[in-house]
Amino acid sequence: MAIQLRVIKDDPAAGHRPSAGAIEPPTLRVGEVAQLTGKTVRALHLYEELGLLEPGHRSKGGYRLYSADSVVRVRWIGKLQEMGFSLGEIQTMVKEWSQSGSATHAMSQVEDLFQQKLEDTRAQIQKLRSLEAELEASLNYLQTCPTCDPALLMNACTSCERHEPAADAPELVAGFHAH
Amino acid sequence: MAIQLRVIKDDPAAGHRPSAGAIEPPTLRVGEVAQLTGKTVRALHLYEELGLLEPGHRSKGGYRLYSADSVVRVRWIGKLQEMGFSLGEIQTMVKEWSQSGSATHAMSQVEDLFQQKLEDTRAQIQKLRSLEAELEASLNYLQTCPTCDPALLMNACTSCERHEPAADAPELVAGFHAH
DNA sequence: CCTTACCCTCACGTAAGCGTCAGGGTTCCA
DNA sequence: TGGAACCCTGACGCTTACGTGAGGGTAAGG
Repeated sequence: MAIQLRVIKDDPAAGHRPSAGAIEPPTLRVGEVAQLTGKTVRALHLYEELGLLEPGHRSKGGYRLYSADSVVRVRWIGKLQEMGFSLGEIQTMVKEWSQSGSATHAMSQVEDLFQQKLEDTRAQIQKLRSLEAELEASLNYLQTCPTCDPALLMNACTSCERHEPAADAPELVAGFHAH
Repeated sequence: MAIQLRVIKDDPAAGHRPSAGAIEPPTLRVGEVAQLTGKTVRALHLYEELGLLEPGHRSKGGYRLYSADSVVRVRWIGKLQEMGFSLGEIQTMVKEWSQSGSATHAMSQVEDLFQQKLEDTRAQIQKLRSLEAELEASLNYLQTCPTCDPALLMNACTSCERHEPAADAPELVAGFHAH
């Protein structure tokens, strides 16, 4: 599993190491970008098809050659994915960004998307919280029910006498009684 | 959009209304169950294919006829889906439940699943919370950046001087600068 | 030149949860 | 004896983010 970055001889004019501040030529092959980002080659190809990623250029033989920027870009894509954005949404963001003439306008577009996603996220958190409560209630119910009578449960605990008829979460248990 | 429940003449022996306590014959057609549960007919068919739902019996002509229990069952399925269980998982629950000889054993199986889902839910909440924080930080970043210089942003704000080089969330903005 | 490790471009496969015809019976009321 | 409304069984379509070959070049070391 040793990661070895091979030196690519693509720029014969560059006999020296890239000096700091100089524009580094694209020297990363797709597999290397993949390793550096944790993505697969196929994924990177896909991002390219979707217009999210462009290799700096190609080698004579047609190999994609990327610069270090691409690694940042791919990580950025991954981050947005983790944030719940689909590739389609990211596509939209990129399009809007590059089409918009003014930077401020592009900014506000992105801002809107982030704001929207923030609200979605908060709503989702609320949903999950009520789910959490429901699960807790259900577990509570399940854990108290066997103390009634284990054998009783399968047939009639949905309306057993030790639990309120309209208890909190019997619906989650009721489904088992229909066959 | 009026919901009309037609009376199905399927049980010629039952000339009287079903008395309380008596076993009600299955009289609901699939479309009616669909309306009562908010699901589609196709969904109910699917649940049946997956072994999650069985019509009480069929009419002479082959129509599925359900009892009121089925409505409870379908709502229960829906609830579990809302809780994040897949149909496959629900399938597993049902199988374990019906295969397990003892009620207590079945109970503990379900309990385990609920417990697991509860932990998943809590973990998910944590993830979303950190996402929320990240979005807030990003928005903060985006909202303070234009005050530097709108035009600057597109080219170099990733490392502009008013923001720390290793700021909180520049990664979310950095991706725009690679084309 | 040869081998090894990569890379290229199609292009079909996958999982989930149904949607959506197609072609043809069934129920019930009038 | 008609409709009108509903139901039946296939069976293919859709979406997302890639996985997985097939068939065939390419880069670099020995």
